[in-house]
Amino acid sequence: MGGFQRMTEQRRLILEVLRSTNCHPTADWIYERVREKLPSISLGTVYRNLRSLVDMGEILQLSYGSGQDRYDGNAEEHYHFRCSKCGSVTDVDMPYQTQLDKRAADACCGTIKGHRLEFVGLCYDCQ
Amino acid sequence: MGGFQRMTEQRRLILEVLRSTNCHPTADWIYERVREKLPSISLGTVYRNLRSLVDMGEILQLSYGSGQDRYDGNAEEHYHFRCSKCGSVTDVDMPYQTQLDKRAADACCGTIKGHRLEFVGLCYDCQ
DNA sequence: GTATATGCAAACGGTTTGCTCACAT
DNA sequence: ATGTGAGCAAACCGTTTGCATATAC
Repeated sequence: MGGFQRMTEQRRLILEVLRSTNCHPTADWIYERVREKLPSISLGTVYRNLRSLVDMGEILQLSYGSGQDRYDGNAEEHYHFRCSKCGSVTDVDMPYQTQLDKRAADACCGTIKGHRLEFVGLCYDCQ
Repeated sequence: MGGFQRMTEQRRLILEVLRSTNCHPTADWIYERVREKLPSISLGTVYRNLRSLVDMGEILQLSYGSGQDRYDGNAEEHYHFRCSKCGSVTDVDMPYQTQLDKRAADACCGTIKGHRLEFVGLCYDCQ
């Protein structure tokens, strides 16, 4: 985490929350969690730090339509499964399919840097 | 297009615009186009009709972070290439990879109904 | 000491919605 | 005639930002 100029209590706690969960939380969820330990933190600070972390490549930001973005403390290339009913997001234990990029390179209109793959369906709780 | 209760001029024009382009436009872009032929149409009407079309499965809604959603007049399963610089979205001429769903089924925590795959890189104009 | 980060609250921007009126059926 | 859909404008909601203050270095 050398990317930051200063390591504040807020920053430390936000990272701690993100790194210690695998539930791909929303900014608001993170805010509530951090607030348990640092009640004075503001939502703006959470957003600012999340943005920095995304820019630094330390975390992933997952955007879906209609609703809040989600954040993933694991910035490694990996895939997600999203429940179309409850919106929960979980990791899929499946290696990165590099051949997809090669496959698409011919059928595409630009230089491919990578891909984003997400599976959609119903989670155990919702089915 | 039998899903609608009434076929209005607005609805007809929105569909016409969407079906006659492959540029995956934003709601606002569609609004401007339709307005050339029907200046009195409102943006709310465009959004309402787009939503109906998505619900009816006639078009696709593409959501990315920070910014407007895009709409795709082609509702068939297919993949997209998105330029990380200018945000343009184009189709990728590559068959649907059904084996990905099978592959993920074992590594997943629910019932998979399908997947969404998008390639990211730089388009010809931006590279 | 100094510049970066925070808290607060207002602004922002895309999208949705309540209300009244128009018009497709 | 009837009730769905349109136009308008305000509301919504997640996110960003301006400003004054606090604080890590």
